Amino acid sequence: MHSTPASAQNTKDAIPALLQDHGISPTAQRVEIAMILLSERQHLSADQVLKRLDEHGAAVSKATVYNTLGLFVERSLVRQVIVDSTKAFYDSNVEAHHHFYNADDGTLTDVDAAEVPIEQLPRVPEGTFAEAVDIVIRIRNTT
Amino acid sequence: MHSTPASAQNTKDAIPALLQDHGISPTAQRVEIAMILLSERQHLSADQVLKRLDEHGAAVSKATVYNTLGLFVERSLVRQVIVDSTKAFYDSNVEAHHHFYNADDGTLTDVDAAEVPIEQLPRVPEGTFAEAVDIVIRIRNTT
DNA sequence: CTGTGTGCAAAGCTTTTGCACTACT
DNA sequence: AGTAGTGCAAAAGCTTTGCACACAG
Repeated sequence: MHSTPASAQNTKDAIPALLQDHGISPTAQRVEIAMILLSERQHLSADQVLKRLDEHGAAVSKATVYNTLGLFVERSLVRQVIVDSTKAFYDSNVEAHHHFYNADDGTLTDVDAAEVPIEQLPRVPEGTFAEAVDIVIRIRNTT
Repeated sequence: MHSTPASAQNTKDAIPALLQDHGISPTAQRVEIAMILLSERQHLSADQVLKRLDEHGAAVSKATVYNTLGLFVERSLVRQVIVDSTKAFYDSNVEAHHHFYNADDGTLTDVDAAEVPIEQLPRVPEGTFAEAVDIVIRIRNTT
């Protein structure tokens, strides 16, 4: 392996630093996974991440993909979106936003938080505080 | 087993009729499951339903519980609530409402839809229509 | 007697756990 | 050399599928 100039590429070299900023040691597998997921705004299941790793020739085990994605969520590098009872999606967009979930084809689409203004939140139960508000708008195809 | 007057108990005898109203033939297993889930407003996982069936001495297989709950959802007898990526909850309350999800203990609490007024919904993508809006407010214990 | 519909064992997913191994101190 | 942390094979858990059986027409 030969090194590349630090400033030449932004994405490739920024990833390790980004991981460290979030308290994650940038190992080879983690950088691979982060590069795939963070390369653009997208919603991928663990399975899809694994498939892309294979395509890129990176051999990472299923368990590591799951554990790494879990770690990324814990460290707020990505968001976990739950819409399907049998599969979790990982969202590279961590800014406040909501989702359309197309129940016919299983795809997710972002909705800016500003497009769903909520007048007020209900009072939370005694002894608790609100951590997040997730809105999912289930849509179907008219055809 | 001895029969009870038809009008004496409301719940027990109303269930078969309710199932039929929703186009579901009221077999023994389905009535058992419906009685457990619909006896009161609650959020149960498939697993919890199975456990209660066992406690009531009703022997119904795991597969039948899953398939029956899926059928109930399809026929709008109950609602499926998705908050945990590894488990689905079934909600006996089918009226418009949302949920608090306590991430610390995994419990769900109803929130009346009127308590979360939404000014407007975003325009849905071309060729689709909104089927439902689910709001989940994740809460944590302050302690 | 035929066909539709039901219930369940077994199979198929997704996700977690426990342990060998690595890489720093 | 010791120790904290990483990656993965195997195990566990949730859900679906495929088929034998039951029941209505």
